[in-house]
Amino acid sequence: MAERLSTDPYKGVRDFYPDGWARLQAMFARIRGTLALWGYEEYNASPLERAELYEAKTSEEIVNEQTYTFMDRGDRKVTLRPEMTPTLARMVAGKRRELAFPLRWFSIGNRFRYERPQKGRLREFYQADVDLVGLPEGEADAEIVRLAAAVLADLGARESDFVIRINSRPLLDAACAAAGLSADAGRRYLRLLDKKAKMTPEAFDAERASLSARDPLAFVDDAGAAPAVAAEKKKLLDFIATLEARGAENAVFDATITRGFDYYTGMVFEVYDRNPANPRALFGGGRYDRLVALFGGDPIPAVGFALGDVTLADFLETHDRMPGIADGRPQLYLGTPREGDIPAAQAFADTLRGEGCRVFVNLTDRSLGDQVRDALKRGIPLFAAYGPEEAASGTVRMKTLATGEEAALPASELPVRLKAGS
RNA sequence: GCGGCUAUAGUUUAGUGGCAAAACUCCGGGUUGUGGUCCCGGCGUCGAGAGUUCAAUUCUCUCUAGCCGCCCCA
Repeated sequence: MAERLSTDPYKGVRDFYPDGWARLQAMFARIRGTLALWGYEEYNASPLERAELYEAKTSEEIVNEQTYTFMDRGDRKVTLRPEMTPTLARMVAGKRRELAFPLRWFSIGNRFRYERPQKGRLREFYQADVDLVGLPEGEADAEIVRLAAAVLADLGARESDFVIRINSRPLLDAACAAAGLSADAGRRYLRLLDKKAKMTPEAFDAERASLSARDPLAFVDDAGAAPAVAAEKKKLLDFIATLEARGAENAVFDATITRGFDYYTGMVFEVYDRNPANPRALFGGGRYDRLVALFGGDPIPAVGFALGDVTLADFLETHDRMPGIADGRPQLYLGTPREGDIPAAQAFADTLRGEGCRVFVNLTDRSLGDQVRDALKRGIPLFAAYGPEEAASGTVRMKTLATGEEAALPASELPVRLKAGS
């Protein structure tokens, strides 16, 4: 005898029952609304990509150990997309002669990473990727950072709920060069810097000392020490001042923000929860000017950010800002006194549906009392029985379940009432 | 990949080396044209496998899964 099949979802992924899916959709609906207001258009692509797309730009460890990669039946190496940016770069490069730059594009969908699941991290998650493609650093960067703040604000977050920490890759590169770090040591230093907030100062210094005699951050702090560092720092501080002047008042300079170390070439930022109970980076982004050039042709500069559903939901819940679920539920439960009344009830429901009303018709032989209970459990706000009496009289008694009120209405007036009440 | 904790009904949890419990949910009935109450009944290989034992849901080991931390985080 075969073992019973498990009802659990695959490791690290979630089932979305209707309520859960509605919650996710409600969250992203808000985000879509904000992005539409800023002139961003939604695009999409298959989650299946050629594995080489990621091998070209990412470290070997990530591709080998942290992606879902397999051979298809035609011996093609396939990867389930772990992020959207390479796909975006591929799509942009593929139609670079036809697209109207600058592009303001976003995409919302699932991403796959083969990792050990833990708090805030799953093997499949949903993410909104927002990008402004085709403009060099300057106004585009300011728009992207302000848009990141606007997305949170439209989700109900206050400025006091989060802080935007901004840094610059050229600044870090200049500081590493000033401290005499090799390219390899610089890369390891960035990785260390990323962890600095979690370490004791002594532990940080000890590890740092193994990479260089002087801490590159010292050059960032002491602007007089290296002209190249000073120039990059001034540029970044000017940028932050611009953001403040345009209303993004919770943007601050933070020299420890590194944002990984792969394709970023300019400004990088991370949005942090200000609540001490949830001290995580919520999301981040930055400028990547060389990615599109991997597909040939002139480089196309770009700047963007990505916002995942798991950390965002944590954030909204800690601040009690989770949007109410968009209500696509039925408005009216149409009860059937006897099983034989179902065809007439469906026919009546069809006329209501024709008016745009969401109607649930009972198909069971349960008693009307049980059907009322059923409507309550399903959260359907209105109940009406439809049987021979109603068909003959053309009058329906509609009950508002929350209050118990009943109103006898001409059948033709139901759509009006449903629209008014919804 | 490494480590910690956990696993008993659909859910949340008690409990015991000797007959497995409660609450809620669900299903059926009391109650065949309209409310959540109430009453009765039903729904378990105690995560899987092996070992110790007269006897294991309980003790031991292995595995699996979940949660949490490390690594990593594009």
